[in-house]
Amino acid sequence: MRTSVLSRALLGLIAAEPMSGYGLARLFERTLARAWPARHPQIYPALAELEEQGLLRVIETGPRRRKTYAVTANGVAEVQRWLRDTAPDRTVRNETILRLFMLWLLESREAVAFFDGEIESHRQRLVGFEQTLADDERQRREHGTAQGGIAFCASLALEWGIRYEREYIEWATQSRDRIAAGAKAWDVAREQRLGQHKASHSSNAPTC
Amino acid sequence: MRTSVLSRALLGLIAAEPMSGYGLARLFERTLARAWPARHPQIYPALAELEEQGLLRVIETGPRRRKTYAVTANGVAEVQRWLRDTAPDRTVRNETILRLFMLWLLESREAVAFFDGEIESHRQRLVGFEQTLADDERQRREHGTAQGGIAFCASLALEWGIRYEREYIEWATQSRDRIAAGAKAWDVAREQRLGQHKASHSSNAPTC
DNA sequence: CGCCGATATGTCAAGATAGACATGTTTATA
DNA sequence: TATAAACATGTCTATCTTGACATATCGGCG
Repeated sequence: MRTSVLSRALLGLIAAEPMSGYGLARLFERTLARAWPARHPQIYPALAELEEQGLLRVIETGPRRRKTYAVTANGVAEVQRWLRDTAPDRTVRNETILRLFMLWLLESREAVAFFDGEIESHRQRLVGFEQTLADDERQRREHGTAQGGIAFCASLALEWGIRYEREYIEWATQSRDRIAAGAKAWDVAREQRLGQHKASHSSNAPTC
Repeated sequence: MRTSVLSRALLGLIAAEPMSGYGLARLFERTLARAWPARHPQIYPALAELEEQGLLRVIETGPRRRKTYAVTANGVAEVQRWLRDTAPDRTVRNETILRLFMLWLLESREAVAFFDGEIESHRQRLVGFEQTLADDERQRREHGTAQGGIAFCASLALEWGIRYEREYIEWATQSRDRIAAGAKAWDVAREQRLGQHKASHSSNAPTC
């Protein structure tokens, strides 16, 4: 039996509003991809299993075989139990930070370019988030919707996204500038280390 | 042929200093786990394959069958190529943020507790990072080591960790307080949504 | 001398995930 | 009326990752 994070998330999302697999896939692609990427080959089998387990049921079959799922009472109870009784896995996987540990292998010029790429890419992401925030606020003003639970939670997530990107850009900019400022020292240290390497290569005395 | 992130990272780490699989596993557990978790069942086979590909070679066999690996010239070239020519995968997977989208299913009291847990856990992580920073600085003062390339890169990573945790704690605290302040509205909205749910359950009109 | 904890290397099975392949329908537009 | 784009659901394989199992060595302490 699958008890994965994704399954619980699907349950919780459908609890907010009955939805089809395709709708969920779109939701993941458009707004959840930055928190938890998931695509249709994972979503459809998970939904089938949740239905089998009686946590979801099909409430409508629309055009193009579209199946709209809704949670059952057991389904709601199960997400609540998951949220209450299990601690979130707080591991993060950040390839950029991992790469940082190998960055000394590049010339200072290339290391600076690495940070430039980071800054540009995260700036774009930030712009997207800020756009979404602006759209949300406009909608709230126009439709005068009271901050319902779901929308409020989504706005907290969006706010985290914005804070994260701003902090990241600030850090990357500062790091970039520090490398650019100490470019000479960087390249000297690099040559030294790479040289040592070559030495230990031909001889058999590897220790630094 | 494996060309995974982990393989390139192993290459880069060994380029900094020849190391055994066990040493790498320890390094991942102690300092890299927060950027890229990896354990020995992944590390040993990856090393074997890298050796086979001529990117690593065994330079020493110590007690307890310990094999110390060093990079070959091809190995160095390969990490450099990886760093230069491939963009890092910037996807993040954050279970806490995902859970946020389901948080409205809990009572305000429980939602506040959720954030309290986050704050506590990240505060501990922050303390750990700050401790490491202090230790690093002490060592630099005592041994007077010039900021070599590798240590400098590691310190950038540590700085990111500290910034990240501070920002996260600030956001979580603010979110917690906002929920606590609007507890009544939260619980009302929740009851409404869960009630709607029950209605759509017995009848067959699911749309909100 | 015996035992424990740390060192050290491996394998295997199960589950999660990504990317490619496969198929059919509906709607809007040229 | 052709056709493209979006809708909609699925499968399959390969790879990544985790946790459990398995084994053996070395150093220190009682």
